[in-house]
Amino acid sequence: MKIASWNVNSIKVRLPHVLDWLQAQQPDVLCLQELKCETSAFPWEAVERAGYHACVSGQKAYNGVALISKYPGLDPVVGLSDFVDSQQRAIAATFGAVRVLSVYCPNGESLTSDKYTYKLRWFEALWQELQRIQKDSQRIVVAGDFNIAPEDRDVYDPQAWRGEVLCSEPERATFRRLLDLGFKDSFRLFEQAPQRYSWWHYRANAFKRNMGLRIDHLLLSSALAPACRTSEIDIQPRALERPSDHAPVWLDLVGLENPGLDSVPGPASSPNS
DNA sequence: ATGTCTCCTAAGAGGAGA
Repeated sequence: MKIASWNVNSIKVRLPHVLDWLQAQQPDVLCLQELKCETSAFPWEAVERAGYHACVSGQKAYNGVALISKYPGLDPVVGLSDFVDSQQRAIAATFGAVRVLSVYCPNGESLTSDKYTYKLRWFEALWQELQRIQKDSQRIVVAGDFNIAPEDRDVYDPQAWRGEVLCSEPERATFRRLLDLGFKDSFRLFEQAPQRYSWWHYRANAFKRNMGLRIDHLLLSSALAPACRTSEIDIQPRALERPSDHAPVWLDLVGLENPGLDSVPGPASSPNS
């Protein structure tokens, strides 16, 4: 089961890239962020023609998230429980045995901004939500633009970014608190080449110079982590004409190809688990 | 280095957000 996430920075502008990527990569579920369009303006027909279903929570001009998938998402939920928010930043649905969340976490702007306070409040609500849904499902994927680079190795110039928004210690502590619920950063389950990033500024040829940050993540609940065989960043679409500033990230889970399957293989050392 | 991109409003640039 292949699950991916991509901040597309306008689905209207990036639709050709998304359709090409779906065709080439064939993910079972693609989580989208920053649609920047109302739900009614989502390209439903094009996505359907590509063979995909969609759960969409759009908004005019800013934000907006979606789950597009080869089979319909069940029990869709928009937003975070007990957190009143006019900004459309979260949507969840169930695919086979897996609950998938597509999240567009707030950017924060700067440490002295009201948006930074909102960012930390939003993450507190996400933590509460994940703690809550862990009671209903042991198999959870949290996919999206977290707007947090978890460690210095996720930043091209850690000295320059020290303490800045996306890298500040309160934000990193917030990210670690999500992991403390039992979630794994799937990218770090595997040995990775150095300097792998998911976002590069549009300015100053940042992509060509690989001046990037790894801020897009695929978190796996502890029950799902043993099923993960691959977690990658596909930087190819970032090199296209009119790219999003983010690259798609994706992972592969084994033993979950059949959406109805309810067993997950354990580690190789415990064949009977 | 105020660099680039996308959206909005509103009638032509300018601001918000990232």
